[in-house]
Amino acid sequence: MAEGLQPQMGQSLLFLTDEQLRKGIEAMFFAYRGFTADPDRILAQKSYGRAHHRAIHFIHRSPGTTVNNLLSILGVTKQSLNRVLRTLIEDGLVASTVGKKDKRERHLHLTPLGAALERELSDAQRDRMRAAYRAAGPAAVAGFRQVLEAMMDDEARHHYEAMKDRPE
Amino acid sequence: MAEGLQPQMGQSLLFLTDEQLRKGIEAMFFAYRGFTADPDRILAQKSYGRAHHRAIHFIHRSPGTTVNNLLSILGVTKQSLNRVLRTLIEDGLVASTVGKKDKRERHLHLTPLGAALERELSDAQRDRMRAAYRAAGPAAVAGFRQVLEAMMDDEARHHYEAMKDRPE
DNA sequence: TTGGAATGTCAACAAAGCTGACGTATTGTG
DNA sequence: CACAATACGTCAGCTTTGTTGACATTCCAA
Repeated sequence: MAEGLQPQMGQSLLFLTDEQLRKGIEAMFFAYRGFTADPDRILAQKSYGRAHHRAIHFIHRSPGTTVNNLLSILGVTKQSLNRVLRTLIEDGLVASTVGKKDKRERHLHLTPLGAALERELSDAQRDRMRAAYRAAGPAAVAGFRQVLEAMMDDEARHHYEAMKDRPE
Repeated sequence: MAEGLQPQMGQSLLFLTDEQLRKGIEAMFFAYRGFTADPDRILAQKSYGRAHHRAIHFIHRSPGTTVNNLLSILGVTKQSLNRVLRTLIEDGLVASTVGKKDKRERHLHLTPLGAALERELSDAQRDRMRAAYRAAGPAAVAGFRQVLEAMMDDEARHHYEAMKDRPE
């Protein structure tokens, strides 16, 4: 039966075979490890972890964001985020200011110190990303982004698109 | 200066801007969460974790693999892997047999029970992958794979390619 | 003024990684 | 043969990062 189907499929559907899907799964696993390796090395020296990196990244990306908003972007519990945020505030990397309109909210910003670490981390991560982009070329990059977007949950895609194409 | 460079770049290098690279970084973050979400839900019910999934996946993929080989694929310490492997063996999902040629080695196989869980997990993960592939199309999938491969560490790429295009 | 939303904090716990040390087979080598 | 190296397992202890649940505070809005 499998032999009978194969020739009918044509090559247009060959990328949907179990084997191709499994290779995609493995590619995600191995690539994600590379993706986090460089920042992880920097973070380990400063006794921070990936959770700190994520908080710093998205605070940089959305300056003045509230704790609740950051919570829904990161998809963790407030207790988990709070622990990370507390150390970043204590260490002077993040500033937390009471909201003007709604004083319950805290608005988060990177301090100059925090911005420096953000730059160090994202430089390292972008170096690898740049090398991968350059090696693969623009067409591959477009496909890469398309597949990743299609892989996201609706909520994640919403956050992702909300941050799309911001001016630097 | 930035304004001066922009027109000279041409659109062929537009995918290497900081903004594009940052979007790639965020796409990886959000997509990876989606990528693991479905198996995670199944695993949580059975009180297993992602580490168990990874072990099961690669034992399925390379039946009879040794502990050492699995170790280098997964990139964790033997203590960490051992904890996971022990529960899988105790629960009857994985069989460990003494090597014939080298009796120090243990060869790992999935039992029928282990194979059933593997199928359940990979079905869930492949469903999402298939949907993403279908939505993005064959050309995008090729680019996706290219970029991910370029993002891997050399050692990871080696493992990845060693498992390439196995017959099912 | 009272209910609910946003925030913060305490405690307890689990998954999954790490280091270091040690024991036991087994194998390869001088 | 003797000894070093390899493969594996295990004990103990620690870290990061996630989870629940409970509870207090502050503040907005009906």
